[in-house]
Amino acid sequence: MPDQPQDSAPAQRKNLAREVVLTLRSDIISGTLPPGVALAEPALAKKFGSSRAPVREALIELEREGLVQFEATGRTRVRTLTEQDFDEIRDARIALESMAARRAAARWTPAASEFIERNIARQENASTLAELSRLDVELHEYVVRMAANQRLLALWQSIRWQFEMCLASTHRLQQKMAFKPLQITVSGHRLVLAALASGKPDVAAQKMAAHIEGSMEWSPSAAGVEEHPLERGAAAFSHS
Amino acid sequence: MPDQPQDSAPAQRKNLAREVVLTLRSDIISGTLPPGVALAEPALAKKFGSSRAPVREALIELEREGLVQFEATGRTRVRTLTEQDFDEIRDARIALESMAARRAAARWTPAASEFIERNIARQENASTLAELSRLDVELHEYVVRMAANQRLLALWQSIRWQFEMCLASTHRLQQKMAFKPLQITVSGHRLVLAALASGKPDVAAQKMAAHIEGSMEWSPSAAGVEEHPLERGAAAFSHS
DNA sequence: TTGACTCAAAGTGTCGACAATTTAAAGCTC
DNA sequence: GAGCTTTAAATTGTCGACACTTTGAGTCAA
Repeated sequence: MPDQPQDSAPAQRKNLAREVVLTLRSDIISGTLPPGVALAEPALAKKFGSSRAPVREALIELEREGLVQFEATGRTRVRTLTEQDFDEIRDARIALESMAARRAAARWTPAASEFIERNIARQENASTLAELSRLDVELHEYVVRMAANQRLLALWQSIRWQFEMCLASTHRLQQKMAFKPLQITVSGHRLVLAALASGKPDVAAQKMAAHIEGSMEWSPSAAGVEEHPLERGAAAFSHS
Repeated sequence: MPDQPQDSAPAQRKNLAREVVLTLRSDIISGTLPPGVALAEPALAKKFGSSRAPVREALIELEREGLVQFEATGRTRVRTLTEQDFDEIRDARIALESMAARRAAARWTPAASEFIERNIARQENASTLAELSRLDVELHEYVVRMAANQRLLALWQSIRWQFEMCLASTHRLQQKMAFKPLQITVSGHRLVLAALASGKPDVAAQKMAAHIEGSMEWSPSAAGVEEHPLERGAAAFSHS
């Protein structure tokens, strides 16, 4: 494990709320909790064997991450991502990550290149979509960390889970498309790495932007799948 | 008031916590609550005549906005901004706002130009630093809203108060510098407006980036003021 | 069958309380 | 007086409770 350049955990309060966040986040991204499902505090508290206080804080955190949505009445639901949401997340990623690449290029190291190369190699040998996604996110996070900007990292992390939700959701819809679009991704990674290693900030930023643009091109619209809600908001869901 | 293109308040839960956030935020930015001061929940609850629950939620929100910091022990303090923080915020703004300008340029309207022009005119007639700052932030927020991207807007808003904290803090330190650096800002605004109105995304993005870079150039370091903490963390402060 | 109305069940916002932990002061030794 | 130890105050994390609001099923009239 080479130099993870920036650690991001300056704040770490409570403990129980943290566990609730982790579990719910995982359930939402995996689709166990489908979009549109209501998340009632008493039910969740019972499920986690806690009181409502930690659950409440967890929901606030998940709202901040864009995974759930507060309604005006106060009720909380798993967020439904539309095609427009998909585009918005893409643009936000481009904004943050191309700046990250710009700064990262200026302080790039051989160790960083090595890390990215190993990551790409593992991507080429990946056997499942899930594994591929995990590696892809890992790579991008590494670049953002290399920018050594806590704000940039925090902003990126705050949309990270929405992005992963998009990814997972799309995967579930397009098993048929399989790996094809992801090969494009892998070749794009090589271009980005070359730009980073060359130490040219402008080029790195431009390549990163182009790469994200391309890798998120195969959106539901491009694939001709659903229209508005990425997945039909599953009304049928019973917790506990 | 022309088309405020994007409204950003889809979620709006609690009410008491909201009031606490507003008051504390204002006190922190104005310097009434100086950097480093500890914010204890019981004392704040007493001050606001509420229980700890709303205060707690408010502190979480302020942490998210970067105005306060949680320590590992759980204690909360008003955040101390360093020179590096200043640079980080600048870069984050450049990332978000140049993308915003790029998208805004594509959907620019005469009404938008009119709004910005009125804003610039008011800036030229502004008589206080505070007023000038307020107008400057208003202008930039308008551009971000014109991008019609909820994520971009949310990300921008999440660092907005840190930026205002920088501004206010710097103003308090450099009353002497007065308006000079802000004239640069005003002329930069005209360039940005021209690019936006021309409808060329690349140019708009580039001009916005250059403008922010320039307007945040007059940092404490450039002015040769303090080194690390932007302001000496005032240890002397008694609440209530 | 449809539609408005009623009313109980459920949910949120807020509160005060308690144990565990941390902080800061008082006390003691040298 | 300086430094370490003890002790009391303060603070956090979590809990259960209550009032008020929303939701939704069931009822009744048309």
